[in-house]
Amino acid sequence: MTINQNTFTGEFSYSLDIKGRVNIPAKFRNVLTSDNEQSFVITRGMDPCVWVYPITVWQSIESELRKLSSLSRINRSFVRSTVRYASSVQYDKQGRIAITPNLIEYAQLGKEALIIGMVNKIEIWNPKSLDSVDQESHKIDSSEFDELANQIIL
Amino acid sequence: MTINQNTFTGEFSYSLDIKGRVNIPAKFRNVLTSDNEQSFVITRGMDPCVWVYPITVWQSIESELRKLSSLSRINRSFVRSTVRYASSVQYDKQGRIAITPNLIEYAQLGKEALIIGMVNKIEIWNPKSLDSVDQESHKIDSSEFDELANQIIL
DNA sequence: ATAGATTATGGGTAGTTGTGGGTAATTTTA
DNA sequence: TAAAATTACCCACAACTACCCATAATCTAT
Repeated sequence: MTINQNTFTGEFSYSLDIKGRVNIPAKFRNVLTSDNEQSFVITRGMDPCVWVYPITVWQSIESELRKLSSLSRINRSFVRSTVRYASSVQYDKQGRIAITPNLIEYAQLGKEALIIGMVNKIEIWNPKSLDSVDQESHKIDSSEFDELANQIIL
Repeated sequence: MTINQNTFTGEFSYSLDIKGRVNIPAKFRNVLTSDNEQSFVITRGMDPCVWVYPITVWQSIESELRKLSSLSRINRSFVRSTVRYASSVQYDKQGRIAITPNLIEYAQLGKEALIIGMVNKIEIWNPKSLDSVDQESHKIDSSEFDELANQIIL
């Protein structure tokens, strides 16, 4: 049994091939609802990694963006920076998606790709980048974890 | 699978040829509904770039403009400046549209053209102009930016 | 434990896409 | 009215992408 639909957990070490393709772990594909039609939207993460959304999840982001009038400068620049690096991809018969060159560049992806379930989305990391981001955030944020403790019970 | 009809995302670096033509990315042409008959409306963006609307989307903008009373001076000047530079274009067999000289001038377009999907429309930029607009708006608006991100990004 | 199914990875090929340029038709200018 | 300039339409090619098949490793079930 799976935890939930369109919900991703766990960590997987896969390889990015010479054509820029990575496998989406079978566990993730299996919890993807069929209305996604095997499609994701890939974009820049807020950390130096690639974010992968089920396309239906992305659609709800997009419908929020549609409400923002282009008369406002902030809105324009926000929509632009959000949508600019996003593209929709469908996984092939082998379960792989193609990562665009500029996202590979942005996330510094090499042959090794670390794929992490982040509940409503998936992250693709260069393992080394994740290590260093991890260490940084442990140094800085340990006090802020206490704040979160008030909001979330583990 | 594509995200949605008449919905544009992603960034593409294409070239403006000597005749003033740019390619509309295949991904964009493929999501264009057939009632547009391969036509767009191009006009001045509010930023120094060219805005490209599917012609059916533009038609609904026009009907909104019709509702604005000409009694108001601001309305008059808004309608005028919106419509004034707009013209409709159809893409050719290779998927290219011709940009009018005054729009090329306005957006300072050179050989390199950056094409950006903005959900309901497309923007064509001189990469350098975009860089400087980007930097400006990050300096000025970063707090409001974060607010928007909190509301919308998942 | 073993056979069958599934999964991860590599690579080949046909079709699509982006780009340049040519020619005829149309419009503009002198 | 004729020449010049612009526009619309066509073809050609190189690069890329989507799609397909093959194989080895792993997992599942009897």
